[in-house]
Amino acid sequence: MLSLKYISENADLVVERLKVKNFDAADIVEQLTGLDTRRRKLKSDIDTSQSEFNKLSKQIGVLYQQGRADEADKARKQTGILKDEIKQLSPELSSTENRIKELLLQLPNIPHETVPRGVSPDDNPVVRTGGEIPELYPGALPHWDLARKYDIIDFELGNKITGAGFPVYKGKAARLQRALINYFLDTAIASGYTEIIPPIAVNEASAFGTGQLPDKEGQMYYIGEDNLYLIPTAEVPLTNIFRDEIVSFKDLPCKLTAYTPCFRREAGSYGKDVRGLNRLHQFDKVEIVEIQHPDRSYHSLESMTSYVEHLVRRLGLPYRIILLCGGDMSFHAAKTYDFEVFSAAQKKWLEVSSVSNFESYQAQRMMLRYREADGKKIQPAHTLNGSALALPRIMAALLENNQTREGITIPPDLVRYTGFEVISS
RNA sequence: GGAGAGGUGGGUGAGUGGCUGAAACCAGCAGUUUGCUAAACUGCCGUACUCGUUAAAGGGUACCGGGGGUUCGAAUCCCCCUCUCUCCGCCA
Repeated sequence: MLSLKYISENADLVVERLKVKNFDAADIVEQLTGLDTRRRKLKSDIDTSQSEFNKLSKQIGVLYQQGRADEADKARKQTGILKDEIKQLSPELSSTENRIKELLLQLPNIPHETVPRGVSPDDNPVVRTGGEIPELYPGALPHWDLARKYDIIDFELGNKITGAGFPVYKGKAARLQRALINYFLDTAIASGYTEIIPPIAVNEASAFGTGQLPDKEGQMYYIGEDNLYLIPTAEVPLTNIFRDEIVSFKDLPCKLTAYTPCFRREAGSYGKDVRGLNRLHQFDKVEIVEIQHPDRSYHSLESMTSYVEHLVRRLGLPYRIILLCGGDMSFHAAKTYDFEVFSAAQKKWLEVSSVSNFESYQAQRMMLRYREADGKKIQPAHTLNGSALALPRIMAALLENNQTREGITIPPDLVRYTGFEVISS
């Protein structure tokens, strides 16, 4: 969430900037500034009374000890009056604070100044493209048919065991999947990320910290018995490592990577792009996360983007990098690059990564701060994350783009991980 | 799941109603000494909100797992919840 102080001091600017996200914040911001003024007044009044009250209480103790009981009784009557005053004001303070929090949660993050206006994915500028779209032989198959042809991914079996969106990888697809995971992790480690194996179920506070709660509740699998959520992305446990922490200036940036399965209910998203591996309830992903100093976070966003670009290049996939426009960005992000690879048989661009800077938006809600070099000033850190990469669509594109009549060839970088060069019947 | 013990500052740990935001020690930071390092010594060393200020200094309030209660006054007494540890049961 945004800082109340910042909003109060820059009300017009906030409203203006949120227009880029097609969000009309005027009403909320006005309410917030009003409530903030009221809150300060209440807080200061209550504190004054409380202070007097505390002083009196101390005196009472002393008076009793000195045997001046009548004076002590007088003072006790005084404390009664102060107590009533405090009792009267306190409920309004807490309701004001609650209301402020509610409203703060309704404000999306402010987009970075380089984020273009726009309302839909059509308005997203393409930043860079790379790779060559392959010419497939006539009769080339989409990956779901290849999966059946070589008996490597079984959607029906997943259906039987669990349900739609939970495919079973068999034989060489299973090995390819594992190879990709190891390849991505090793590459991340070589780039300075520390590998983490986090829990894949998280509590409410963690889900709230990264912004899955309260809004996207319906997107997560929920274990009611224990009040836990299956993670939709490793971003949640990784970033929450730093919840309620003060990171030292010299420890920035913190760079983490993790492989985890991810779970998404994808409620309401039925239709054409759910075919095959395109959209699943459970999928594998390697994630990268950075906690960074505010002055350096956009530098990190660019280097994370280059890092992801490096990966797709090494896999030989045709890709494009897209800068999300204000209207297409997530609620919490300040700037996001999406990566899409072209899956040549279904002739579709598939999103395989999304790299975002959240600035202090997540940090603010999870109390993630860093201590400035002077050792005194404490401020919210910036958080970033990106997929590097999401496996199923990479798998889909690899299978489709690398198919020949004889089989599917494995990209050279991966061979030492798979232990085979081709998938054939 | 059953029984018991316990949650205090970055860590260890003292503290059973007022002088405790909290001893002591360790770690950390700054300085003195020393050719460097080490040791020794001195000082500093929680967070949030708030008042104040260009900024600071400084003042105030809250917080000793979370919530409620008793009391003029609670880390300390009472109730509920939660988490951790030990033993038993189950088990990869």
